Parts: sequence; C-alpha cells; structure tokens
Amino acid sequence: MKLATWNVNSLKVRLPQVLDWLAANPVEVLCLQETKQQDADFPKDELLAAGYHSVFSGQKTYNGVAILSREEPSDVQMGIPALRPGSGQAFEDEQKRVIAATFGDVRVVNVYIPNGQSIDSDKYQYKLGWLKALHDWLKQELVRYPKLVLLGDYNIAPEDRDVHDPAAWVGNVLVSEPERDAFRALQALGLKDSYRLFEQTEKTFSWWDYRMMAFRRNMGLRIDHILISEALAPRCKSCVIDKAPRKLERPSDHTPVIVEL
DNA sequence: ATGGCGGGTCTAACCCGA
Repeated sequence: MKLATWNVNSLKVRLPQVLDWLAANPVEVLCLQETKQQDADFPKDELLAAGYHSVFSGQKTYNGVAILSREEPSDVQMGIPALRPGSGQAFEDEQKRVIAATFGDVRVVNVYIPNGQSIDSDKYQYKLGWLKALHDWLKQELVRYPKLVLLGDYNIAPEDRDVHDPAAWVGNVLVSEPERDAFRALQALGLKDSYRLFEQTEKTFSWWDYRMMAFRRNMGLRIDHILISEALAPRCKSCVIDKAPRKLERPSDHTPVIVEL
C-alpha cells in the first residue's frame, strides 16, 4: 500500500499536475494540502474520472486539505475535535487544516500544520498551541487506531540535516527549538519518521522557495513528513521524495513524499 | 540586502506562504 503527501499550493492551478502524477504514480492514497478551494468548487468529478475518490475540507483563499483514494474511505473526520468551532474551548480553529479517514485497518491523518510566520508573531503562538492540541488528540487516537499514519506539511524541519544551510536559518520559524520539541513530542507517541527508517541521500528536501532560483541551487527544507505508528513500522518498505513535479513549469513549491507500507 | 516568487482576492501603496 502506497500513500503520499503533497502540498499543491492551489489545487485549481495544480489539478493537471495532480492528475498526471497519479497516472504515473497510482498510489492508494494521496493527501493534499493548501487546496485553497471551497468544498463546492472541489474537482471531485475530474478525480473520480481518473479513478480516485475524494474527501475534502476547504475554504476560500487559505489552507484546505483533501484525501484522494482508490477505495472509498470510512470514518471521515474533519479538524481536531477540541479545536472545532463550537467546541467551547478557548482556542477554537476556523482554519481547515485536518482531515482523517480509515482505509482497511489503517487510519490516515492528513495535516497542514500552521506556518508560524515569524517567532515574534501571534501566528507562531497559534502554531505552538495547535501542535499541542494535535499531540493531545493523537495520543487518544493512537489508542483507538494503533495503525496510524500522520502525514502532511508539518512546516517543521526536524533537524539541521533537513535544512540546506542551518546557519542561515537560525532564529527562523520552521527550525526553532519549540517547533522541533513539538515534532519530537509526536515521535514520543511512538510515531516514526518513515523517511529516516531508510538510508537517504543527503540534502534531499521537500520544499524550495520560488525565489532566488532556490530549486536549481537546492536551497530547500524537508518539512513534509510521513510519520507512522509503531504497529506500522515493521511493514514499512520505503519512503521517498519525488522531486520530479518541482521541475515542471508552474510547479508547487513543495514536492510529493511517498511511503510504502 | 527583508526582497526576490507565486498563490489568493477586497486587482493593491493588498495578504500570505516558508
């Protein structure tokens, strides 16, 4: 079973690339982030014609997540329960960043973790609070679903080796210690970074800035991840980053990550 | 060098991403 994650930075613009990629890479499950589309505009018919069911949670302009799959999913859930609008919690979240679904015995949780903007911004505090809520929710979900995959755009480069130039990034979001602590807290739940279960080529990234010819110069970060629970780790066969879509005309700034279970 | 690019939409002396 292959599952993939791809931040497409607008599904409206990237739909042809998604369809081409699925034709060449017929994964069981593809999780998308930053669809930037309201649910009424989601291209479910085009995807179904290509052999993929879809479930989605979108909004205008920002965020938006979707799960595309060969088989129809069950138990589809949107958002982190404690943060859902109307939950009565102090920290309610209107942003569409989470969708979860079950395929066979595997629970798939697709996340678009907040960016944080800069470490002195309110958005950074939002990111840290969001990560705490994600952690507390997953701790319970792992009891219910021991075979769980947490994948998506984490907006965290977990270690310096996931950064093209660690010295240049000191003091920035995506690499700060509190963010890396939050990533390690997810790992402490038994979630393994599937990419690091295998030998990998150094300086392999999943995102490159549109500016400064960053892709050509390989000035990137590894911020898109596929974490798998302890129960799934023994059946994990590979985890790879597919750089090919980043080379296309009018690409997303992210490229897909694929795990085989 | 704080912008460079490329999405979005209130099409801008705009906002946001990473």
